[in-house]
This record gives sequence, structure tokens and C-alpha cells, in this order.
Amino acid sequence: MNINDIAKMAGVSKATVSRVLNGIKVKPEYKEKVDRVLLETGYKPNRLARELVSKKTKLIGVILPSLKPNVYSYIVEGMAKVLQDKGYSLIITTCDEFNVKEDDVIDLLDFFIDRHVEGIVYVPNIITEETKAYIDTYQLPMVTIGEKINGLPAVLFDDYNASKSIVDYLVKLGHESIGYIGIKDEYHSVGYLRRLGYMNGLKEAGIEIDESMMVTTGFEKNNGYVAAKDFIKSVGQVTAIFAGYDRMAYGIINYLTKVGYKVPEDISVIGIDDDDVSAYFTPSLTSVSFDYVKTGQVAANMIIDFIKENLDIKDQVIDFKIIERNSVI
Amino acid sequence: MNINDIAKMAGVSKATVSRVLNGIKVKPEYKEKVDRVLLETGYKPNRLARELVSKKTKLIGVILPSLKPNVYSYIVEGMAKVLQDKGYSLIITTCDEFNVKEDDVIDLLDFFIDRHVEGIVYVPNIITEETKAYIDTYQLPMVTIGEKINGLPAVLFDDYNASKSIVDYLVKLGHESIGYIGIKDEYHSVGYLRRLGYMNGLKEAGIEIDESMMVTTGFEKNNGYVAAKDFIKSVGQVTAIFAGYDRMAYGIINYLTKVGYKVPEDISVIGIDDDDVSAYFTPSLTSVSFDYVKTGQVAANMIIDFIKENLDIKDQVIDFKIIERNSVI
DNA sequence: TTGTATGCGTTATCAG
DNA sequence: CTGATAACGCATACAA
Repeated sequence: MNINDIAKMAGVSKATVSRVLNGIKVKPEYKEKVDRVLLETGYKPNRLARELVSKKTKLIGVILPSLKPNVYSYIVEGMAKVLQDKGYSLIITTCDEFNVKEDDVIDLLDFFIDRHVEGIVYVPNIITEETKAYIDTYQLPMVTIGEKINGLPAVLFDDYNASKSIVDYLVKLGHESIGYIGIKDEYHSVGYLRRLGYMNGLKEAGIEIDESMMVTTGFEKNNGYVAAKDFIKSVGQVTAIFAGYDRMAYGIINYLTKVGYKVPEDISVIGIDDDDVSAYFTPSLTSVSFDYVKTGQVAANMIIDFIKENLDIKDQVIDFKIIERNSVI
Repeated sequence: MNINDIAKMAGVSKATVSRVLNGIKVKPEYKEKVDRVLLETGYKPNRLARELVSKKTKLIGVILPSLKPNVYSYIVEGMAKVLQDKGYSLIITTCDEFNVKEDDVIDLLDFFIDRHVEGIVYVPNIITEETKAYIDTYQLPMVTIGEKINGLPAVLFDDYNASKSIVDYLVKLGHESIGYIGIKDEYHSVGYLRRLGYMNGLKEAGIEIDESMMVTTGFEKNNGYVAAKDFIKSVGQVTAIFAGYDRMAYGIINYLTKVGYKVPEDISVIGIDDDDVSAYFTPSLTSVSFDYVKTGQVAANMIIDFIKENLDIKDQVIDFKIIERNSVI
């Protein structure tokens, strides 16, 4: 059953059917006839044929650092919510989570061209110079999340200020000796910017920065636990620890508890991310929350704008808020 | 740049180029010429045109109950891992997580036909009779995960035996008064089968089943907490609680701790799922683990087999194992 | 406005 | 084994 059959049944040319299908004006009498046949037959135009001639697939490519259950899931949820409504589908891919040479990103980008996706949402992890250079020559509409790359429109998290606010918050509670166990600077936003926020927060509070109270690591499992171990060994007393992200905080609290510190009585611990289970952790984790679902929605609308060639797309910064729970006093 | 251009440059017909492209035998001399031009130009055949004539898209549709971060993420990871290698892409969709009338599944199924996906992996939540009936008439290759639907090939979890093993395990530790806070029977495998395993486990251990010690609920957030509250109120003393899934266990432990019970000293709690953070929970949660990544891989291979018309596809049952941690003594 | 004819970029058919 | 040509199913330029 194709457009030809419909045309015959309705007694018009297939061009007319095509016009009805695409909402182009035709004589009402014809339109009515065609519509009736359409209804009777339940005919659906063949998407593949349409794609071939229109060169549009209603496909959006997504590059994630990981498919493991974490905040990226919310981002995807947000994107799916707005894109599904607009008839777009997501093709989700990942590049190796801890891959320092993240250049399979380039392969993915090529793959998306082959797939004729209309746009790309890229959530970068570590970004290599090669990737950047390649992106500069890349033709497809693309927005990034969490990092600004070249001139691409981006949805950004206010990592720096979030981090600074955490320090302010702790200082306000009376903490003066605040340790930082975070992420390597390689990860620009979640690593460098958060650390910078921490340092400037201290500075503004008139607290001297003690380099030995600042530890960074990667995203390996259990890194919080291990880092906390090293940290506590080498540093004397601290009244609060600022963890680079919530899962890091879990490990830290785990270790602290194990060696006899009480959280938060002896040491307060605060995270960033407001991970799904932080509310259920013991003690429930005070954290900073970004609205990840909204992030996905914003990114989705942004890439659609880009595809539709709405110029003047502005970067969007996602707000944060401190979620007070029981791991900080 | 299309196949015609290549043909001209190589001095052969486009049919010959097509043959070279598809590994069909041609005179070596021609093949060489074509290959050289292919290399020089970096030409890639247009996927959309291929799709139109071959009616194959290398697309797999996935229906998930939710995109929130949880075990489904691992399933997707497993699927992506094997499918990406074979050139297939995933289109991931969700139907409303708690939607009792889950019949947007039917819409999704229609959508997949429109998209010309080659096969479908369906992870059902609640399955309505309408959905079942519709699936009976459905044409596309489809496998399910976690539930057996009609005659479709399925990857199943051994929920019944996992559940029974938990009871055995608790009984062996000396528990005789074991409560069950689980999922509604509507959810067949995770609800009914797990509850059945619990009951038969007790029966075989010679322990009488006390209906008042068995509570079930849905997947609403915080249900563990709320259910535990009702449970403890109405039931007297219990030495162990079997939670229908890990996040339920979090809520239960939270509540118990809050009202002064110590876990595991006063009451042991065990979950199912081995959720990502159960190891970090306080106390770390004893649970039953299914290999979800493997589940995804198995499902992926299964749907590929189905697509390739390998008959004789057998259901696969995913093993479980008890992960002993600190919430049970 | 309508219908005819052509194009989209492949693969498949069939005669040579 | 090769090449011309017809599908595939639709959109659209062009002529009527």
C-alpha cells in the first residue's frame, strides 16, 4: 500500500495525495476524497522514502560519558520528554567512561553523519584537542551539556558558584577547616571549576588555603573511600569535607564511619549532584542539586532551535540549590 | 558524491560499484579500480537510499518502564555494548512508569513500525490485556525482559528462586519471624513471583505464613519508609524483613533507624537487585544480585537472532547470587 | 490548483 | 561477469 494506490482509490494523482499528506492546499472536494481513503485504509506514508528525498530523519544523536545509572539518566529523560512530542527520536551512544583518549567521540560523530541524524547533543567528559579540532570542522548542528566547546551552544551548570556557595554555607555554620576531596582538573567543570569555587570561597572568607587539604581523583569506583583514607592520614583535623560529587561523599562517609569518626558530629560532609539515593543515605546527604531533567529539556529545545536554524541561540546556565539534610551541622 | 560519480571515476557501471560495495564478486581488475576510487574519495554509500530499497534500518526499538537511574540503565548498557558492534542502533522509549493503563505501549509499538525498526526489546512493567492482544497481532521481531508474554522469546530473572533462597538464607541464620515488604502482585515477576518464593520458602522451612507480616505496595518513592511504618505498627516483633527490592530496603532501614531499631542488631533487612549504592548504604545492604549488563547482552543477541530468522530461540534465565553485606546477621 | 515527469541514491533484474 | 534499466515510495519542478 503506497501513495500510488491511494491516488488510484481517490481518483486523483499521487501528487495531490502527497499535497494532502503535507497540508498543502488542494481543492476541498479532492481533499475530502483523499482524506476518506486515507481514513479507510489507515495508510501511513513510508518514512524511509520520505527520509531519502527530504534528507531529514528526525533523529537526534546523543553522546554520553556513560550509560550507568546516574545523573545522565535524568538528562536523557528530560530530552526524551520534549523530543518524543516533536517526533524526534534519540540515538544514544557512549564513549568509554574513563577513556582519557576520548577520541572514539570522533567515530561517533562520523557515525551520526552516516545515520543522517539532524543534530547532536554531546555531554562531554574529558575533551581532547583532537576532538575539539574535529568538532571545528564538523557540519551537523550540535549543542553540548556541562562544558563549553568552541563556539557551540551549551547548557552549563553553574559549578563554580555552586562550589563557592557550599563553602559559604559551611563557613556560615562555623566551619573554618574545610577539606576538599574532588575531581581531577582534567574534568574542567566538575573538576577545575568546582575546585576553583572552593578556593575562592575560602579566600573570600579569609581562610587560608592549605594545599594538603585538597585532594583530587578520577571517577573510579570507591574513590571516595580511598581518597578519604589518604586524606585523613595526611591531614590532621578538619571539621568539614566538601566532596566533589555525591558518590564520592558516600565513600568518604563510609570510610570515616569505619575508622570511628561520626558524621556529622565529628566531621560534616557535603556533596554535589543530589544523587538519587542521597536522601536515603545514612546520614542523609546534604548536597547541591542541579535540575538535570530540566537540563535535558533545555538542551533538547536548543538543538531543535539549531536544526530549525533559529539563530541567536544563547547558552543556558542551570541553577543550583543547596539541599540541606543531615550530613552537615 | 554518489555511486554514479564513483562509477564514472572508475570507468565502470554503477552496478559494478554496488557489487564491490557489497562484496559481490567482480573481475579483480575492476574491483581494484573501484577500490582505489573509493579510497581516494572516502565515499560512503548513502544509508537512507539503502534503507529504502532494503527495508532494513539497523535500528532496534527499546521500551523501558523508566529512564530514571536504576537497573534498567545496566540493561541498556549491555544491549548497547553488543549492538553497537554489530552496527545496530537503539531507539529508547519509555512508557509512563506507574501508568496502570500501560497502553501507550501500543503507541510505541506503532511508532516502531513507522520507524521501520528491525526488532524490539520490551521491558514490561505492568502488562494489560489490550497490550497482550495487540502483541499477538504484531509483526515485528520482539523479545521481552523480565516477563514472559505470549510466545515471545524472553530473558527472565529467576525471581522465584532468588526469593526462596533469601528465605533459606535467613532461616539458616536462625530467623523464624520474617516479614515481607514487597511489590504488588500486579507486577508479575517482581511482585507475585517474589512473594510466592517467600511463602514457599517459609513453608518448606516449616514456618507458618502470617498474612499480617506480608505487605505489598507499588513503586512510589519512599514506599519502603511508609510501608515499614504501617508494617511495624501492625505487626509485633520480627527479626528480619525481606524487602521486595533494594530501594524499598533503604526506606525500611531509614524508618527503622528513625524509630530506634538498630539494623541489623534488632532487625535484619535484605533486599533484591543489588542496586548501585547498596554497597555504600549504612549499613551496607545484603542483597541479591542479577547480572543486568549480561541481561542486556543476552537480549541483544536474542533479538538479532530473531531478526536473522535463526529459529529455535530459547528463553534465557539470568542467574542470581546473594551478596552478603552488613544488614543481615 | 492539478497532473506529469523527474529526482533522491541505492539494490535487484535481466538481457547480453 | 557486466551494464542498462527498473524498482523502492515519496516530494517537487514544471507544464498544463
